[in-house]
Amino acid sequence: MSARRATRHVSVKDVAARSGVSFQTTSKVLNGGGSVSEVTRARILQAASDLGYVPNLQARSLVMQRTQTVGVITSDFSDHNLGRFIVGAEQEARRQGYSVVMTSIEPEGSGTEYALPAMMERRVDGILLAAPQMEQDEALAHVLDRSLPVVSLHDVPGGGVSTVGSDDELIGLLATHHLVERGHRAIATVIGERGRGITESRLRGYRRALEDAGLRFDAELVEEGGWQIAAAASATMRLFERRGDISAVFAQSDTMAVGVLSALRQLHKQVPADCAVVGCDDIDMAPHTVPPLTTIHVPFYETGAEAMRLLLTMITTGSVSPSKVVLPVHLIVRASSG
Amino acid sequence: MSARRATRHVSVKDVAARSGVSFQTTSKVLNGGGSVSEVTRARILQAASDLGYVPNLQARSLVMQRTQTVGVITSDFSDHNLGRFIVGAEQEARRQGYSVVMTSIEPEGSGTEYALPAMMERRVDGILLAAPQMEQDEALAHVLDRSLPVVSLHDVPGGGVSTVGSDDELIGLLATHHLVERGHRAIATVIGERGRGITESRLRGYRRALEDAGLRFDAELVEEGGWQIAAAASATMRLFERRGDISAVFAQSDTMAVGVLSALRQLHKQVPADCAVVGCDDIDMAPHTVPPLTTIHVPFYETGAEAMRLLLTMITTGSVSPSKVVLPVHLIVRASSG
DNA sequence: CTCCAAGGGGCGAACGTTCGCTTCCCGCGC
DNA sequence: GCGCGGGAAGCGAACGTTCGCCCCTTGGAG
Repeated sequence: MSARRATRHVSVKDVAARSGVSFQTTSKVLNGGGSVSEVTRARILQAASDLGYVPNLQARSLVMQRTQTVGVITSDFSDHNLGRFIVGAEQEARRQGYSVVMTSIEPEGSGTEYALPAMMERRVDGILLAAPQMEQDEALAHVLDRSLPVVSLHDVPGGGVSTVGSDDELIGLLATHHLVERGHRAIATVIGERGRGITESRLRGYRRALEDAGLRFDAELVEEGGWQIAAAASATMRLFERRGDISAVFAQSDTMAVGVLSALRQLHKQVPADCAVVGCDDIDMAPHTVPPLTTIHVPFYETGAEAMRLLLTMITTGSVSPSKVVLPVHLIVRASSG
Repeated sequence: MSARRATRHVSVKDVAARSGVSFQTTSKVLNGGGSVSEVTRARILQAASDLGYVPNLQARSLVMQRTQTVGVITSDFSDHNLGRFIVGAEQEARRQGYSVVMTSIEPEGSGTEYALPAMMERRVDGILLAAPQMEQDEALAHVLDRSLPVVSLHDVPGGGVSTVGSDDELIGLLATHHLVERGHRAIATVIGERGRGITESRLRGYRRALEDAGLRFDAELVEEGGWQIAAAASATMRLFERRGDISAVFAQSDTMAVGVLSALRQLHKQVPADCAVVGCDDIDMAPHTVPPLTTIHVPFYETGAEAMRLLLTMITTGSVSPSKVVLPVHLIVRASSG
């Protein structure tokens, strides 16, 4: 019944035996190196292909002391933006001949206890961090001690880690400034989870845009929407209960903007006539909401690719000095802002 | 400058040296096995933790002949549904102590040449296939020859591969039947890419529902929307140019349903008064479209988890007989169908 | 004819584990 | 007093590579 292990994997020794040379010579040929006569080389190559030889990366890693593998630690990437990011990262890794072992940590953040050890045991050559909820995680210091190259999508407590991303304050600024320019005075904002770097940065941008325009920042106009559609909708409700005069809303993500639109509909407010809405991220759905959503485009795919590129550079050059790459964003005006 | 390799990794030998025993005894202790006195055991454990010992899975795999790693081959998983699937699979793998190495093949499908060899070189214990565009890929036969356990989200040409998923014909049937029941006669459908298993199955369901109700299947009412919002929108346009009497549309995915809704809005058709819409998949956005979308719920996360569970069972038991798991779906009625 | 260089190939070791045996020592029973 | 059993620990080998070094065989130059 369970007598598997059907086809024994063929090793260099098998290939060597079939071509009548030592396995070390076989290894030389298969790696393109060494001085081996053309005829022998051909014979070996032939034998390898006859036998269907597939090199064993485990063994190679053992002696080479690197695995050609990077770890990606992420939170739930069924989130569209994170998904784009990871796809970008993975494809870049592949392009450079690296594999990616991925682990998505649970919302509760039990991730550290599992994810990090798992990567260390697998001796990944570097780690890409895309898990906002680990922002505060002290266990990362441990990784840094081991001087493993790490690139992150967000800031890391101890510092010393390279980051790649867009300027979140600028995002908040652009979005809010656009509304100010359209003549809005009472501009509310639905923000993400309080305390997160991204939330606070985008909020700072919002605030700066107001102050640049001589408007007063008013905490009453800020409401937490927790990145979820439904939560953003009820945040919007709370805002309008408090202040009937709101004429524009900046949502800190397009997903939340959908919730905002949903709430406004329930309140029988016309968008943008009664209330304008601006989101950010530019998800696929953005052009197809009702009305189409004005937003800030954030290049997630490119960010992922760039982050991986940076990580691989760190790995191959052995450079460990942290850097910071900022990718450009831009405003996309659609109907929701009039 | 590039003088890295700062902290040499500590091995069992280091731990052994520090605790004054042979490294083999150390190995025994670290794996919980063997007969070792309490005092020695404690000493070794202490040394291991002092030194920060992290076992090397590469080396272990080499001798154990299994890697505790599964490969996931997928198409672009920034697609929300695929994302959910993968997250489900990854989390189940983790629960059972397996790691996941993931590769997303490019749309053009150059994937096979890279993805498969990469997994084989890494000696994954099994492969999870979630790449609809590889449905027709013959190279998979190769994998099967090697008798590597494989579980797929879709059917594979040679057969002999276990699949996990929902009954797509039933999905089409439920959605269409719902519209029939609401009294619609001219029911159009916007379908995915022609020739794909999922497309044809859901179409078959659509057709059966019509015929069950004594309605004639009419090719004129079928239009290809290629899974994209925009493409689905223009498909809808084409449908209405051809047939003004359409009173309901079944979209083969919620994403396409968004496109359908968008097109109907452009045509100044009220939903559901002038035209009802039903989608399927039940994406997060579904309750928040305008109007909220009636859809068939498909349990992607669960499908992923179940697929991984099946794969791991195959791996651990060595069983290789292909099976087929079907997960239930159900209709969720919202405003878009009246 | 001798010497040397260089091309072609082999050998041993190492990477970090696990596993099956063997060895040692101690205490106990006959 | 002798032998035996069993617990504790060590030893050697193997997994599949890569790498540095050595050895042999040519052939051409001095």
